Amino acid sequence: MEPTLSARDRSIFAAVVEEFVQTAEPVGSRQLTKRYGLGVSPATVRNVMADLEDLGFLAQPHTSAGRQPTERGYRYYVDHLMQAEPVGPTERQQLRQRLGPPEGAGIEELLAATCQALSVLAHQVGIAVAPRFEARVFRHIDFVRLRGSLVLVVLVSQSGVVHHRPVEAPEVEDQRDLDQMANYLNGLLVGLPLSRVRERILAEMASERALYDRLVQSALELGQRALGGARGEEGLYCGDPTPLLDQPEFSTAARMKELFEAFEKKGLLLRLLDQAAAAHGTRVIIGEEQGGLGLRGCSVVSTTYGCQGRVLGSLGVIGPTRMPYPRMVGLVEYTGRLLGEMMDHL
Amino acid sequence: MEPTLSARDRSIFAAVVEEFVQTAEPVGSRQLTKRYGLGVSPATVRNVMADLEDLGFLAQPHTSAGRQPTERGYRYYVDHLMQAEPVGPTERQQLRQRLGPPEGAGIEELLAATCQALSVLAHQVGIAVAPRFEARVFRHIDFVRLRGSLVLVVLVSQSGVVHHRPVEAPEVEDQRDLDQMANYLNGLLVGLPLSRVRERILAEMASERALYDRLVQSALELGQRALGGARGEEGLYCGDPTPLLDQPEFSTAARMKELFEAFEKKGLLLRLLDQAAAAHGTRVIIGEEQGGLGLRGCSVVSTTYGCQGRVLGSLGVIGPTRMPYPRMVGLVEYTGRLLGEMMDHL
DNA sequence: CGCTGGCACTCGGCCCCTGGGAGTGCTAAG
DNA sequence: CTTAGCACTCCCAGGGGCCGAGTGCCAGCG
Repeated sequence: MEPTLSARDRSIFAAVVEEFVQTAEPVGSRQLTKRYGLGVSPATVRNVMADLEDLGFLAQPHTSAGRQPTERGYRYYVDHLMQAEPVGPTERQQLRQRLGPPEGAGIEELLAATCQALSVLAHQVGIAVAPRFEARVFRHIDFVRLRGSLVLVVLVSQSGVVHHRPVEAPEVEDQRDLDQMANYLNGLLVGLPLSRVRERILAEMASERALYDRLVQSALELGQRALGGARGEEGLYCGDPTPLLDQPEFSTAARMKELFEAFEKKGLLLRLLDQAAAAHGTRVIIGEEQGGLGLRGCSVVSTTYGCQGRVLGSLGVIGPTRMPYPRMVGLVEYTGRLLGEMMDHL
Repeated sequence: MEPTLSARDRSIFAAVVEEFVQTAEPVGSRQLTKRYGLGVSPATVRNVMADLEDLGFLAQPHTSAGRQPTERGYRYYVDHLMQAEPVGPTERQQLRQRLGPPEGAGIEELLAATCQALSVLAHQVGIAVAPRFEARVFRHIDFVRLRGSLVLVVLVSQSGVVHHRPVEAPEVEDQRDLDQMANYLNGLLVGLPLSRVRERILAEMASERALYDRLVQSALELGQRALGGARGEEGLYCGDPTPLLDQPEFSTAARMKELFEAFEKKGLLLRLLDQAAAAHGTRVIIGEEQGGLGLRGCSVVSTTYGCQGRVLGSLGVIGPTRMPYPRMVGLVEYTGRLLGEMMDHL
């Protein structure tokens, strides 16, 4: 499928990509030979460019304009030509500082800070997803009577993520009973991955103990109800999108509007990143590859983070397809490692 | 300060405002007499308009264009000419439906749904602030050991808002001790407004009991630490801002960018609404009256909500200064009442 | 055989100009 | 005080022409 290019073709192609990424203008042959010491004449470059266009790697927005990479071209560049760029010391320091102060900061704040840092450093939109619900480990449950028969269920995972929802529990009157129920469930479930909590509850429900102890029975029922219900957009963090507005691809009102409308659909973003989290490692999604996400002309660079070897979630940046991929990959990967490190400490 | 206008002046002025709000185009004298049966000729209208311009209520964007209201003009209109428009039955139903399903929904979800509903119905941006931290009532505290000396403090208020943060607590080793400490604090603080929790803890610290019981002492210290640290933007909810993009005032890229940059400054929005919450009742802030908020050309209509007579927070809409104020005031007030009602039920 | 210089051609962007339309202010008459 | 008429102003959209950047192709050279 992928054609093989000569060394010269590749260096010219890489030059076109890099020049275009920098200037956002179609790249002409003359300009290219001037700025990159390619050692060949513009005419030669033109011939090569014509070949690259035939291959579908370059395109011209209109006749008699320079060339710019196609999405397929970026894909080739990302897969075969580029190398992740190491993050400079200044930026490392900035990142550490931004993610740094764990003063009263939980995972949520850490993830939000990470997105924000990515937004600023990348001049794109940083995004991150919290550890998936099912991947978390049960740590603690609590029932708090609010009013009437309304009980607030508070669920804490091992990593410190708190989840809560109100539930109707008309059968239990006393807060002390609720405390006992929570106690019982805590003993039963602590250390279990949330994905297996449900089956454990079901198993327990069938046991003798549940059949004879009304309180145990209520506890199990309440626990089950508390776990139900998928989280919609929960767990998605998104940095400040305004740096994107400085990119020329979003300089028109129509494109800007499209962009923001796409960003409102958090569910789609979440799915995109969640799916990236399944894979372990860095992914680059270029333009239309995302499918009908509405992020026309955008790419996503994402990677996974985790601690102690386990993948917890993913993070990345979204920006125009014309982005400095080597820098972005380097930045996202470094940030991912840093985030994992922070979580280890947390 | 406010000049008195004749009945005719007022009806012409109101017509100009309403026409401009609808069309977003400067209003001419001929057009006005045609669409509103004013019973006078265009020339008369021109004379009146010239007077209104002298008063600072109208302005023309350039010579030989129609007139549009100034911010001062809107202020006069809002204060003296308009009446809140009752919300139609269809919209009432829509609102109820959107705020309706309390299925596993806490206050957070309710507020988010409210903003979203306002955004959609008003074609502007709905915003809301949750009950202020200090106004809430202590209901429950819990300490959960996460790892090492890290303890997660979970704080539940009477209305079901959950607040949590990790805290270092090297002095307590055992989860059972933590439970006891939480128990003790719960007994001590339940039903107290959060604003008075701190003093209560300080008072207790000086008591005999604290001096001799290590656990009690730790509990009080931990409780104090858990309450410290103001949260920046927490409690602000914001609906989908994209409907605003359809308004002609934001049709240019530059204005759009300004708008989104202003919306990123959540702190400013929060302050604006918080300050509105202090007053009890509906407020209309027109254009520059907000001060350097960066929301140039925008107005805010806000009101307070609460249950059982107490003001809990505020909500409102942000939109272009050229907005249908009667409708907005009606909508925001109705939504505020509805929200209070929902919270009563919750 | 591949590279290079030259040349004609193409096309988008910018500036200028012009005509049309909407609206005003002024004045004089009812 | 109101109204009709009129001259004036100004914005805006559309058309034409110029300029520059860049291409494709061809012939010549190493």
